[in-house]
Amino acid sequence: MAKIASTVYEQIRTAILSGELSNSERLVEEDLAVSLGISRTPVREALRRLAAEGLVDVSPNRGARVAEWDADDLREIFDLRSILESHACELATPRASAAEIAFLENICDEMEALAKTELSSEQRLPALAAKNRIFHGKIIEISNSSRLGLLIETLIHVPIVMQTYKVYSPQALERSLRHHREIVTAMKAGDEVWAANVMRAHVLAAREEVLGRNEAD
Amino acid sequence: MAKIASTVYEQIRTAILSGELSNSERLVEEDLAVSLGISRTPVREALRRLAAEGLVDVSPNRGARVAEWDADDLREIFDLRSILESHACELATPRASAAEIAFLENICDEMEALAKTELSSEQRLPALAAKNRIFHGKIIEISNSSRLGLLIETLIHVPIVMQTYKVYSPQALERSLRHHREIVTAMKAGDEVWAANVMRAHVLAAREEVLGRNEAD
DNA sequence: TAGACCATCTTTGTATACAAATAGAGGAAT
DNA sequence: ATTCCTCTATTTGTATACAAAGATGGTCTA
Repeated sequence: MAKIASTVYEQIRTAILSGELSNSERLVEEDLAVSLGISRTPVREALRRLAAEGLVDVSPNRGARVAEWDADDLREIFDLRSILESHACELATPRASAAEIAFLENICDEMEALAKTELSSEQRLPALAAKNRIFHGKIIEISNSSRLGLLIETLIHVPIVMQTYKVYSPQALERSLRHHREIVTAMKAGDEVWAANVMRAHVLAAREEVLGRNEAD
Repeated sequence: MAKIASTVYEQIRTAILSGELSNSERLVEEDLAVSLGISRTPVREALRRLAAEGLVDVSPNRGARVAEWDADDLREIFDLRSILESHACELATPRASAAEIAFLENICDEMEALAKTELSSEQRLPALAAKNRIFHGKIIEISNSSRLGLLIETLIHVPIVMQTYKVYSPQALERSLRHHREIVTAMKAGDEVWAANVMRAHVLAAREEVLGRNEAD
């Protein structure tokens, strides 16, 4: 994709994922274009691309809105993630090099250290969420299945999923980090079934956290 | 998507899936536009959409080509299909109504009847392939997970996958039909693990057929 | 006052025009 | 002959203009 179109794509996408744009907000091509100082053409292209990824809904002749997700969507998303990410573990385990295992262990160290600091939640949680994404992403990368990575990406690029850690209780966070550690241990031991099982439990636990918190609202 | 853009999208897509366009053929916006008697704008939109679905590759400033798939891609695709479609079986089994089971049994009957006719391969195989797609699609529909359906769709909308039956030997075809029958039996019995296992074996068997034939070339 | 209908205004869909980037051919230098 | 360069032709990327479809608001009628 070209320069301007891909830039505006990133901008709108980031705004949606961060929750800055939401509530099925209308995305009017002309408005976006003038506010960015460009023409409608690249804006339109960006919106269609976001639509293909499921981040916006477009109806013919009626324009684009930021997509919405309900509890059923989240159930589906986390179920599929649990299946696909555990498969990624299965594929990654026999392929992981010592350096890659060390990389994962290092992320575990960093996350555990972060969890113990006295920083405020506002500083700590985004940092933890970022490292969490790197952890999961690394396993997918080691699995060496580009399509698997793409499928998972379409599932996790949803505001609520991206902000999972924001709803975590201290207990849930601690359990999450224990899961990470156990996954790496299983991979290091070359036990792909173990690794896959823990990953499945890990993602399903996240599902319960997110759904529980959301239904409480 | 609008009238013209979605029409040209369907046209190009069908041409790619049928194998009519292939060999990483270049897709020049202007050429497509004049041959269809329209402007570049909707052509461009259709191409970007096809790119998002993975049917065409686009590089910035260098245009679009029909995508290509090698043996590794096919391995990946069938592996993921085996996981996702067996999950669909798992979800579908407890949900399937008597009418839906009857529908699936009916497709099994029709496919078995078709396999026995004395029609030439050129007539029989496309008909079998169409019914096969309906069979798999129905199970996904019963599973009631729209995202799962979308993920599988992106995997199977690949020329070689769509034309799987064309490379089937009579033995492979027979085994495929037996699998279908067993899947329905398992679903009818409410045994989701059985159904899922057969589906996994079914898809992996297809993988072997397709890969074997392709490597023989 | 409620509801339907019409005019208008906004917004999307498509066409065309222009700018920028890339590919390819031809020629010059070594 | 080979390599590098430049110039041109082709093709993509963006802007603008126009057409068509929806939304909106007000008025008229019952």
